[in-house]
Amino acid sequence: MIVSTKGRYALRVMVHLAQHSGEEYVPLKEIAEEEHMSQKYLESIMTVLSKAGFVDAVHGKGGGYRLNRHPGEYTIGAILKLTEGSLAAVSCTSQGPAACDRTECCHTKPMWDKLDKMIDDFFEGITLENLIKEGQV
Amino acid sequence: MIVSTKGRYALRVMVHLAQHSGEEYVPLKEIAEEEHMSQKYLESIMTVLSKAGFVDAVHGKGGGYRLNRHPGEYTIGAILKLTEGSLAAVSCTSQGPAACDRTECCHTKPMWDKLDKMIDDFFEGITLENLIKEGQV
DNA sequence: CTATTACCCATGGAATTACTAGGTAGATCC
DNA sequence: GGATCTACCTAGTAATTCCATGGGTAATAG
Repeated sequence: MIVSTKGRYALRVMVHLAQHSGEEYVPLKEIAEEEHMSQKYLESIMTVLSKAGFVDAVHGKGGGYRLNRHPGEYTIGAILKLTEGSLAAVSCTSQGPAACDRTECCHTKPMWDKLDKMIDDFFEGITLENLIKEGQV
Repeated sequence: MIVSTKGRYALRVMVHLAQHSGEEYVPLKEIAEEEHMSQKYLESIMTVLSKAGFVDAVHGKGGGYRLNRHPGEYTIGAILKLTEGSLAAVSCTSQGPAACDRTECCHTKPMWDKLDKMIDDFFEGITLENLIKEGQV
């Protein structure tokens, strides 16, 4: 599995916010209930999204979270890389070229590199806007 | 991470055997040493490959493992699916359509499906023969 | 002041991963 | 037939990661 619950939840939160784009702030409680996700677990994910400047957050009544850019400006790749740390398909490639000391003689390395690039291109080519509209993926 | 050590080891063993294709049986000890992998751990992987009929095994001196088909007849996808169980990028898609009960309303599902297909096509399009020759991946 | 909401810190159970240990069974060579 | 080589089997385990949960504190609105 390349994408864990954490990344998938992050994505679904962002999609939810994208669907309410331009409106008021959306409280986390509402998102958790509608999307059937653990609110407590979501909190830790929102912290990451907030600190990275992906969303704006305001406390108190009427508060919640909101996208601070247009949905078309968020790529899925950016969101997943932030929350998952890496999208590498194998550990050999997840921490730069130095992670594998058999690079020179390993016959499988070029394949992993190509796969990583393919996956990266895939996620970088999709935005939140694409996801919330039909037939764009 | 989509492919664990288990799958990568399996692949490297198969590549090793492919490089000795047509020759005699190769003992596991030799493979483990040359490839710097735990022999004991490899044993459990070889059991899977052997039971699935991917390799032939013979006991005793002069014994070991050997491919029973031409390297071009093994796709990377087949080897990884066997050893990893699944190559699904997310758990939503790893156990058939029923694994996710929000299929109807989930805006991300089509993306995961497309990604899974892309990854599957990628691995099914590469054989052991491709890996052991330069520039074929 | 109270309700609401984001934010912070610590903890924990379950599962998986990557091994390790120690033995048994089959094949070959002398 | 005994020594040696090899595959095969069962069990255990340390470490890590994942997916939460619990209990607070700080900011904002009415």
